[in-house]
Amino acid sequence: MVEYTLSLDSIFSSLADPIRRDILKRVTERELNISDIAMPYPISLAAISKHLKILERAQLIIKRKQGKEQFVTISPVALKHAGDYIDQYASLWDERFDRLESLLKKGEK
Amino acid sequence: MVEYTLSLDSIFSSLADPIRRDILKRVTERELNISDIAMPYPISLAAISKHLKILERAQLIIKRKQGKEQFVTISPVALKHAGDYIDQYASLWDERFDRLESLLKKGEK
DNA sequence: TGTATATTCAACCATATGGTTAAATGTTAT
DNA sequence: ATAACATTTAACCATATGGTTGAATATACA
Repeated sequence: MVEYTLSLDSIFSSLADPIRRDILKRVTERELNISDIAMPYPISLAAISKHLKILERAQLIIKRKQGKEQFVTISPVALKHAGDYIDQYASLWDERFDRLESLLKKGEK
Repeated sequence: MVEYTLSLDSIFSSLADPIRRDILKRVTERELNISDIAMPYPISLAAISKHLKILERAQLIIKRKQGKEQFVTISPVALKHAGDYIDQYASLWDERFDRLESLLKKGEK
């Protein structure tokens, strides 16, 4: 059974780990099999397998089985969901940064 | 001592908790003191205090002491950092969604 | 000065997380 | 049929997380 609902809990906790963010970046550039994904990290394949399961649950990646190996790509839906969440706050920071900028300009004079 | 570097680890793990996301939303709307923040949740004040410490470490909120109470506001820097991270992927999902859309249009005909 | 109010700290507990190693599974090649 | 390869599962361990309660601290008020 797979979890189908996009949950901010699982998306953000996936993104909270640097190895998982790095994997995400690499499978964005090109589709990779799991052994290739594991290569750069000084941890076991079993540990990588767990990281991938977490990313998959959060719907940040997609696995495609092909023969004895498996290929992984990014799946942008969950990231978009996180982006939409954060964008709710965008107007807020724009406003604040504008205010900061105008303060700095005053200082220049 | 306070942590000064904006870390995606601490920002995303802060955002991974629904209570913390809810607090963030509420202190965006208006500045609140800690007792007011705690009110809606069925957990102890001590637990809320811990959540606030986590949000503060991640630089998602700012605390302002005033007499015996403390007021909390959002601090958009960390959120902006998270937004920038996610935006790296924006072109990617736009592209994919465009492709999806054109596929759907073909289906209409 | 003493007491009430606001918040944090300390000690503790249960469960989650991120890692390990060894065994199990499924697929391809000999 | 068997061996090699790719990956997952199981059992385990140490540390982190999110909660609790009770005591401690700091400020305001009578």
